[in-house]
Amino acid sequence: MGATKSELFTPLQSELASLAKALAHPARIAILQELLQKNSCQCGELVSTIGLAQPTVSQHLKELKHAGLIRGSIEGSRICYCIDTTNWNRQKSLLEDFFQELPPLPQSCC
Amino acid sequence: MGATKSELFTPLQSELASLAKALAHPARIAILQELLQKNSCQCGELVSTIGLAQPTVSQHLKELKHAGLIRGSIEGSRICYCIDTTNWNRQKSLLEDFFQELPPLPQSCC
DNA sequence: TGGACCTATCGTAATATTGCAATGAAACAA
DNA sequence: TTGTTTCATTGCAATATTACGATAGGTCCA
Repeated sequence: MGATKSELFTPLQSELASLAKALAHPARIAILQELLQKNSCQCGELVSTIGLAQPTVSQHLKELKHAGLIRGSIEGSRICYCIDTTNWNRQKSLLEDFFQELPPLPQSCC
Repeated sequence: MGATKSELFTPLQSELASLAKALAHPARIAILQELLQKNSCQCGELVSTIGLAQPTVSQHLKELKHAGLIRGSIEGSRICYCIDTTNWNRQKSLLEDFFQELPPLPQSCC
């Protein structure tokens, strides 16, 4: 059917999956890397950096904004994007709590 | 079109996106949580725990296996799944390198 | 052998995602 | 005002994902 049966899962499971979904495209990874590296914000610059058409980049930016990972603010005729630091750190710790370190060779099975 | 233009991205970007895609469904998060918690492996147990049909769970397991996050081995008439520890730790550090901690309020823009 | 179990795979339907051309909206400069 | 620049939105086509019934292929036990 293609529709997730969301009533089966806990809020945490859904939140983690949403975060992962926001990261689940190389273009969005590339956008975040740009924003992390340049710290200062970008906009149409991203279009030429990434190599996708402007509407496509705009759509990816929308998804990242919806996930709370970035923010955008109008700055004259341009729009300034940057990492949403507070949310970023929250998501980071969410992921870290899930992605616990495992001892190299426990393998109590398999 | 629905097909990612993968030639535009670096191997690292594609790898991170693939990892995120593997985690981008609450059922797969739930499966991993089960495997992390019970340490020992599961199989048909997961079907009743998750609440999805058996073919659906089997499909999610296949994706997690393809992503290298879990392994499955035949154990009599059952199949024993568990976290692929080595790969897990590698993916973890991959994600950590990307998801760097950010100072609470730098905001050199926006 | 036959039946009971467990899991993978196939086939299919419903839905979601990706990508872009065309267009719209807002800011700015001449 | 008119034109330019910048970005969002709309609409659509192509592809991917999600879910499950039906079925196939194993193991195990009697």
